[in-house]
Amino acid sequence: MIKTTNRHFIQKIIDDDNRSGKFNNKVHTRFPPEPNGYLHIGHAKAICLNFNIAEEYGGKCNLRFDDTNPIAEEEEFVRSIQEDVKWLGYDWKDRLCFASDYFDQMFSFALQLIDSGVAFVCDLSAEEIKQTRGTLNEPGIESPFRNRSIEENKDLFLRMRDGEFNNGSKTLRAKIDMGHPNMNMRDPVVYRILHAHHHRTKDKWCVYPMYDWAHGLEDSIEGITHSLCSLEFEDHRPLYDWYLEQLGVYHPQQIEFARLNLSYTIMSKRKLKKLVENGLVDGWDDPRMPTISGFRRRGYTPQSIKNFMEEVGVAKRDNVMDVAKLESSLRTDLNKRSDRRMAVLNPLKVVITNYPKDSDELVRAKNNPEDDSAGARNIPFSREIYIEKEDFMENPPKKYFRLSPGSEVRLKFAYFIKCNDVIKDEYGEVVELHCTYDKNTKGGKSSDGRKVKGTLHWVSALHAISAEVRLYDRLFQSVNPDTDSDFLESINPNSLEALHDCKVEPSLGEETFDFPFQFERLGYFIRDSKSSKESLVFNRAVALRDTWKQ
RNA sequence: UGGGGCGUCGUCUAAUGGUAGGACACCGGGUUUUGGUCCCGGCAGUUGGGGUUCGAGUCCCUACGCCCCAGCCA
Repeated sequence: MIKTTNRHFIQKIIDDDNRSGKFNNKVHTRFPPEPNGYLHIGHAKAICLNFNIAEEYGGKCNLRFDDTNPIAEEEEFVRSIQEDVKWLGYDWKDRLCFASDYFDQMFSFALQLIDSGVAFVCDLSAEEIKQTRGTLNEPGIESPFRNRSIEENKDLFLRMRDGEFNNGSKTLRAKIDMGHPNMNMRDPVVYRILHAHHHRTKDKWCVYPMYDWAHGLEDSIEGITHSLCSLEFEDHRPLYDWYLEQLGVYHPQQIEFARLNLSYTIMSKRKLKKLVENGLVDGWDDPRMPTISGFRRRGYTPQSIKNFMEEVGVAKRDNVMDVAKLESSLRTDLNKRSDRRMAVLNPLKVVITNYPKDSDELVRAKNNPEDDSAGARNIPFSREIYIEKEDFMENPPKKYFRLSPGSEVRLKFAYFIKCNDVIKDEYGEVVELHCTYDKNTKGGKSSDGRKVKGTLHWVSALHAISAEVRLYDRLFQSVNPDTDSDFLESINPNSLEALHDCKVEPSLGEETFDFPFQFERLGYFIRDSKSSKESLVFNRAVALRDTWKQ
């Protein structure tokens, strides 16, 4: 199961650990989201990394909610996060963990810190702490409360817990080094007072642990071996290590890797939240959102995302992945697995004048040319059909393979047709075509060996179902909107194009389905989660590759 | 200018000190009942300068560039 080549640096570290027996050859990872928003594609990288590594080494991976800040966190997010991880295909089994379940333990560990004389209760305000922290170039100033007695610290800390003090009036701080070149080591806050309702512990606590204190303890309590996190935590590692060493408890290894960035995409939860709250998108799962739920609604498959993460790799340098690579990954997956259907987005009526009136027939259509086991279906054909507006041109350029006056094309799976008359409205707009068909070309093959260059998709006007089809473009026009001064400025005003008069083949109205189809020649589409029988809505996940240059 | 990281094709990512490879993108050509897929081919890279070595992307020195850190957020 374990590959021997092209191992990324984390796998190499684990291989080394297993050779030296550092963690008794165990591998236990965790995915530790804070439930303060929906998961996005960047989280998916962390999810895949952690769960895949556990699986590869025969270890385990916990899903752990890092719910140490009641102000930002909500139940809805713990629900959606579980749904998204599950959808990606990962199973945490019975290892659903919450940092809040360890609050009692964390509190006693804090008492232990106080007992060891390396933590103190500080009365400085947030502003005063900021003032005395120093700068990047100058050391900070020690708190006047730094040398309180252990007894006093203990008493005060207990009273903090018991609700005697107001928010912000006191903190518990670690006693490390106010002159430390690493800002994180300048007597960091361990606990703060927050009289707030927690979504799980309700009103039990009014003191809450800070990330650096909590996270290492969570890892330690759960027996995590390799604690994977992103690069910005690199200079938190000394503190992570310091806490665990002071306590003398089991000590996991933190390893940092570069988070995923996508071109033309924002990955900041804060900014995504702003899009939702300002109504710029249709919720967290808007198909244009880089959230996992957005990609799901857009028509992405879990497999395509996992394959993408495999290709992206794991390293330590900052990166911006080309979103085209994600799209390519989807196409590759769906080309092999999705059934084809006929749909016309911008219908142009074609009357086949030599086809019998009041008559119709069925033609046989392969569901997937890449997969014979997908079988075939029957599609109704009749005298009046719709083709795509852009598949006809009255005055075509040189290499136009589609329909034009006098030219012959194939209607896929049906017949060859030739265009004889162009009907226009009062504005000169083409509204209808009169064509003739060759009845000896049924199925799309000529009996005399003559060939046509163009093959068009179509639907029978008599049998077609109306639907709305939504085409999406990137939400942002800037390659890296996250680094722009104002990300809202580069919002693409044309990121959604809703087409209301589309005609789709009847089979698309019949079943309920949640897997994408390929609409012949157009791309991959999925029925929108809010679609109904009365108003059918399809989302285009991604267009087919188009190398035709007009 | 303190500390922590990172520099390989346009974008990602590989390479016990031994021919710099792959993917995406892009550009050609072939096949094709999707201008899709598939197949074949092409383009293109080690941040600069020194040093060690028979040999350096890899080791050493140096310069430069980029990212992160001064929340009682995570």
